[in-house]
Amino acid sequence: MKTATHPGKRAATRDTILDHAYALARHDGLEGLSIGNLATDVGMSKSGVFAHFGSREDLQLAVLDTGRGRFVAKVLLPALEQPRGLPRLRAIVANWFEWSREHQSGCVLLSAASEYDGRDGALHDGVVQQQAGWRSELQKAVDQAVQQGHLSAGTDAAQLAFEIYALMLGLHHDAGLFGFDEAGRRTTAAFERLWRSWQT
Amino acid sequence: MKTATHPGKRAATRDTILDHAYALARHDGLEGLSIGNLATDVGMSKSGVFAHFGSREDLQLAVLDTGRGRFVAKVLLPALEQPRGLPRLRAIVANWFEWSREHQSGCVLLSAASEYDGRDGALHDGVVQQQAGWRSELQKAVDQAVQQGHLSAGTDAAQLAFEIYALMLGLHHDAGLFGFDEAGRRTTAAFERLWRSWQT
DNA sequence: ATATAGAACGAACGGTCGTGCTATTTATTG
DNA sequence: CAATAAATAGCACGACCGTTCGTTCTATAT
Repeated sequence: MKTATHPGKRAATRDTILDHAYALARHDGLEGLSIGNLATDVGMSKSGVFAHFGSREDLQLAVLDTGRGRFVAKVLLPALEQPRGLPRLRAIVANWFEWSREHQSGCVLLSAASEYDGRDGALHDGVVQQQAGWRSELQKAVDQAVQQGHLSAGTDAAQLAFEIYALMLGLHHDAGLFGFDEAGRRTTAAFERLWRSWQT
Repeated sequence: MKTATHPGKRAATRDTILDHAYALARHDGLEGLSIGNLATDVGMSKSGVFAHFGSREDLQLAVLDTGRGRFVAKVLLPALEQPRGLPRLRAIVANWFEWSREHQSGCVLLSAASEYDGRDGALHDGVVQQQAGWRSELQKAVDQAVQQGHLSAGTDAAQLAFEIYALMLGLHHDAGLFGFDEAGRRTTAAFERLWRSWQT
């Protein structure tokens, strides 16, 4: 059988590795990710895994990018099917909520943010870029809700984006420590107050 | 000279070690704290440092408790001099704000929360206990503000405590990634809205 | 002055870390 | 089927990890 594995074989294994790496990093963070552990988990040799990335840092960057891609695919993209304005913004929050539920045991993006916020290097830069990009998407969605007249005209979009993000941080924090259910109720209640207070 | 170093020598060195350990853990988290690094930093041998704690985990627990103590001393205790109610609550937030400014390069308590939220063991338990304790103090302060009539009678204290905490998480997050000044302004603005919406 | 207790040191242990280098296997091409 | 290129395994390296053990030093108490 001639499976046309030529173009994709390497990339496919790389994806498999990243899949396992992402799962491991959810528990231990990007700093806790080790090539030996990863190799065992994926059923390969250390050097085999290593050859796909060239350095641990490049592996970590790749895992970070995997997280970014999955977040965008789960949270942002599906929401774009909703009409601009509050519906889309609420869809983003709802998808994010679901993301948070699935990631209560640990989110690579968030743990990376707290692992690298005080250092410098490629990973710090990558995290800042990812977070800034997401904040900007969030702000854009808020802006559109203002333009559509769903939120009051004087709304400071960056401010509301900040408050939305803060609530999601609160959700993740409380969910991880005290359980998702209670945290979810608190967050939902907070969002209702938030929408109400910014609405026209 | 007969310096009476006998009674307090051990405890004093232990405090010195914890002081350095706390500083190191602010940058690298409790998981990034290694006894070798710590020993070099404090100018002792590895075994000398080790003997004070008996295990790395006990060292980490001691550092966590150091953080808890400093937080209480800086944020909670000074606020208790303010009269019960909104003044005290605002003092807590103000002190917490200042704490956050001094800890933008990394806060042991917060990084510990995200390092251990998905695992189990003594450190997880310690973090949960610390966080639950602080939340309970926060909630108590809110409750008193309701009793004093500074906040509306129907106020859900746990809910407001959650939202306060979420804003402080937002402050820490944004300060670490994007700089304290902008994050501080956003947080201040958010708090003003928050007080207004819960006030009588 | 001598005995005793506490504190810190220094060396070493078995492991794991990330990273090279060289074989060997596997897959694709002529 | 043979030739060739790509992918993985194997092995070794130096460094650091937490931990243990025996020794040395210092300061108090007798």
